Amino acid sequence: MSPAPDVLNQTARIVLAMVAEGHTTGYAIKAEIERSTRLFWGASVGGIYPELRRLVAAGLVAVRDDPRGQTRRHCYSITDEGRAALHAWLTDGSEPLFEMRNEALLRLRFAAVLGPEDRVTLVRRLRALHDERCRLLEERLDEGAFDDVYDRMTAEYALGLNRWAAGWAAAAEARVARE
Amino acid sequence: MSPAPDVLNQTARIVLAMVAEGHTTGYAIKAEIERSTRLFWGASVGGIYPELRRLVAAGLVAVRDDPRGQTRRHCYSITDEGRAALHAWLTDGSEPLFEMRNEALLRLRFAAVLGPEDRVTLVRRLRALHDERCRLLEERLDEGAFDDVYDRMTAEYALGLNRWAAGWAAAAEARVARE
DNA sequence: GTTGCCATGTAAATGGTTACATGATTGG
DNA sequence: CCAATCATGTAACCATTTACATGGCAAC
Repeated sequence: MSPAPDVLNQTARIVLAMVAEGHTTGYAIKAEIERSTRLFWGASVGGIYPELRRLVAAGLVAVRDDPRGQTRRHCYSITDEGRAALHAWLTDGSEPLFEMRNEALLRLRFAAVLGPEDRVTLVRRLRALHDERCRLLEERLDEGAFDDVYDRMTAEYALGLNRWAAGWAAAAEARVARE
Repeated sequence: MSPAPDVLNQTARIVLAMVAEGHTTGYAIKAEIERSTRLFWGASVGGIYPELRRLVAAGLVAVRDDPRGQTRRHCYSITDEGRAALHAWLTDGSEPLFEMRNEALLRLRFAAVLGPEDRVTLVRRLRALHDERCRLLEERLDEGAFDDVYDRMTAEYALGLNRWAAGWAAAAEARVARE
């Protein structure tokens, strides 16, 4: 009997799914996260490599040495057990994690201690931030950087959310200025 | 010369601001965070009490013993230095932190490995989550739980964001079902 | 008298990021 | 030959959450 793979931690979830999708090296997984999910789910190298080894130890992923010339390289692939764990995670009924750390909004929450100009500056910067994110996402969507259906769908979510936030900030700017 | 108070860490930012706003005990600060900011900026007891002591050590906050009967109690208040640090944070030009961990969206990103029914379930749950959050926020807004201008403004941001996300999920549900 | 709230705190575990360190390969 | 990219890894650090531990006070 395999050692009950506990529940997958945050890094394990995305790493396992990325391996399942065919990203075979730690490096490739990191790159794909940056390209595709970093706006709503990040992970850093320092977590990815150890996690891959843990997943191998748990039997959810298999490794094969696959050097390129003199460069060592590991080729990871998902196992049947890994596929089962991935499916279990994707379909499990527990409330999905949804967390935000929004510093601009926290600042606005305490805007009362500022003078009128500083308040407006605060909201204006919030708006600029979302505008810039929209611009970058639109550019990449136009370039066709998101080819897969679900990859594009989640990118469009990120774009829509930033558009909404930019619009909210524009309205808030007017409200704050009108004092 | 006071030991350059470095930059405020995440917990320090909200704790200092809460003290400035007149929440005088660790307990009260925790309660206020739960009531007002937890949807976009959280903090837990285990961080708040030590942080209050660090802020006192840095001279940004002052303590006074203020027992209630036999119960020890600390009454925290902001110092001039603390006010300056708070103002510096609120007006500083660096890019504000904006992070999200959205598990439902991450699952959708990998929906390709699921069958049609499981995919629809995924999006339906995403929608249900945001609907529920909207319901709770609307209820509290109706009750007048957010009296202060900026407190209400940030609560309305949270409501608006969840409404947008619920709407997006509803549209996505239709798209995913139509396959 | 007992439940729930006010109030403070610590310890251990968890989780994650940053920076550092290394070195081969590819393309210009 | 130089720069960029591919590729792997570790160690130190930072921050935060959870669980535990304690005890008075207020209200029913």
